[in-house]
Amino acid sequence: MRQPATIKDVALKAGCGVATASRVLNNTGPASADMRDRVMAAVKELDFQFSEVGRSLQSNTTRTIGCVVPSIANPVYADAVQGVQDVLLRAGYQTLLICTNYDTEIETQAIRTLIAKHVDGLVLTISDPKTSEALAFIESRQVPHCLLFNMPPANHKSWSVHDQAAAGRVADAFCENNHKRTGFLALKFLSSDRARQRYNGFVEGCARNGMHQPALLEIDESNEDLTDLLGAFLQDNPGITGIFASNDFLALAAMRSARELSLDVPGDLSIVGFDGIGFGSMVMPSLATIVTDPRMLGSGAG
Amino acid sequence: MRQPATIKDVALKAGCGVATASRVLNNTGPASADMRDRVMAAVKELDFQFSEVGRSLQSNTTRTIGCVVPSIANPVYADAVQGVQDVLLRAGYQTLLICTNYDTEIETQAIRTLIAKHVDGLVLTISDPKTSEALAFIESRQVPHCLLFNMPPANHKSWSVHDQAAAGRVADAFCENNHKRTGFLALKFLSSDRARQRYNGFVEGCARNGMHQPALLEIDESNEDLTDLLGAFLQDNPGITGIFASNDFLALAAMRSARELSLDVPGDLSIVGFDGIGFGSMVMPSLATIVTDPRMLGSGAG
DNA sequence: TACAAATATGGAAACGTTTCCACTGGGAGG
DNA sequence: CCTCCCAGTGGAAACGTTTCCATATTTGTA
Repeated sequence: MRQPATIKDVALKAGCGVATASRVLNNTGPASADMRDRVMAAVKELDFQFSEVGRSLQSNTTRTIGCVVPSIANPVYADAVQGVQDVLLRAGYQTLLICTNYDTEIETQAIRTLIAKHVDGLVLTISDPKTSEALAFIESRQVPHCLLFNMPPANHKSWSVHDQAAAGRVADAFCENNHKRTGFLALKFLSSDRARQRYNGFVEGCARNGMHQPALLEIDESNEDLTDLLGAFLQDNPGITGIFASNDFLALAAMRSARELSLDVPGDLSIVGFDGIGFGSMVMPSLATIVTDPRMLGSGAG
Repeated sequence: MRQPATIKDVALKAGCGVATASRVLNNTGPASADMRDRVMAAVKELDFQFSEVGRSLQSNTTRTIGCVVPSIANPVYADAVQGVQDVLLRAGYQTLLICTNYDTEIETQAIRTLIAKHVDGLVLTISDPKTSEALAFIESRQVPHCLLFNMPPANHKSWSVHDQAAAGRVADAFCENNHKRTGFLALKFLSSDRARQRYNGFVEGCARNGMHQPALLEIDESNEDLTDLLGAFLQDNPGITGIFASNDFLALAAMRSARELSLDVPGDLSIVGFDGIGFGSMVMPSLATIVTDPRMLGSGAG
């Protein structure tokens, strides 16, 4: 990479000191019209552009914010990141994105690196705010930050959905439609406080409505064989007429599996998702709670 | 934000010069065991972490690469970005992401800023490689880069799909199924060379198979009223039995609209998409050409 | 006319690193 | 005993900025 022109080159070509060149280019402090022209001409000629690195070192600011989410393949996070990015870009910030793939190790490491890079702030969806050592580190370094989708522990900002309450509403809806036995479908149950919140809310809601405690179907990684798992699950837990999936992705997968098992949805089995992703409306009617995060998060970060 | 410890603080506490501290921490050059211990102790005590900014200034390297895509809401790009990110993270790089929302202005601006930030490389999906001034700028600055989804002009690297050939195959498939009149559905036709490539390939394929020239339905932004547009389109162009949408997103939207128009898919109307996004398989059978970019792109960037 | 104030300008320090170089000792080889 | 070499160490320059301060020039005012 050819080394680009520095402000010294500009000053040299314009025949002035670097201080003057800096003042002209930043419109800070006085400068004669003549000098202004000379500097501008030099800039044009050298195709000069500031090095943000030098600037950052001096100003202790990077105009960059870090964004940590589990995975961008999930449209929920993709939309959220897009929302964050839109607002920040408009405000002159850029977004350093890291996807952790739900791996706490990567999460912690990523956050440390981001802080080492002197990001001006952080927007994060982490696996568990209560136990995260990264979060403690952020606090000790007093880096401005905002959680996203996480229920905030004391003195943290967050934009999130009240998972527990919303899941309770799902239970209410099941009850209104005369469902008695239900199931809860979750992926990576342990590594996500969101899934747990939703499960807790659902269990509580079922109890409140006098329904049976929902059976739990927890799957790992591979949703390849969900059809088999679902079949076995329904066989082990007879009488289930409704399934609440912890997100829309799973709900759609479950619908497909149900279809493969020759079950009518929602005739034989009702399936409810969570998130309200765009694709949900393109398929057979799929219930969903809608999350409006992107814009909201944006203002939060701003 | 409390100002963090610098290497000077470490050196001071360990009772040595900064040069020695730097050597110890980077395992470069000799150091006595005693000194090593003292430095390490100081680091632990001060919770010291290198400032990547100072480092970057010195080494002229940032271990950051810029990634520019139109929108991350589209699963195709989301997957691609994820792929890029995975590989780069493993290689110790971080990803500065910018979504241009198909806006050339933002695209150009974004690339300039990324270069000002001294990214070590760029991965980009731009609107038109032939006319992009940003691309010219990248070249003049000799920044390592790799295109993504763009057909590469001379002497550029790129990971992309041969849109034109693939679209030709769609025409072949239509012909094999006795379709005579077809339509092509595109969003933002003008701002994407991908859509144009696909259209050209499709037109060519139809001609090769002795079919009628496909009618073009081009929509703007709002796919809200796609149903009306589709209805009008089919009325204006009677006899159409197959529609090729320039991406899966549109194909799914078209399927929904067709259903609202009481058309049977694929009985009355065949719809073909492009990309092979995950959701495609969760709905009624939707044809798709699969793009395997993420991993490939990763190696390209590496 | 003289002096204060305002305007232009450049030198140099500072930001946090790495790295070149010079300086110490001490052990090995003659 | 003298020399040479090498391990261990620290001072200082360099990277590209901004900003404080001092200086030189002009303008305004009494």
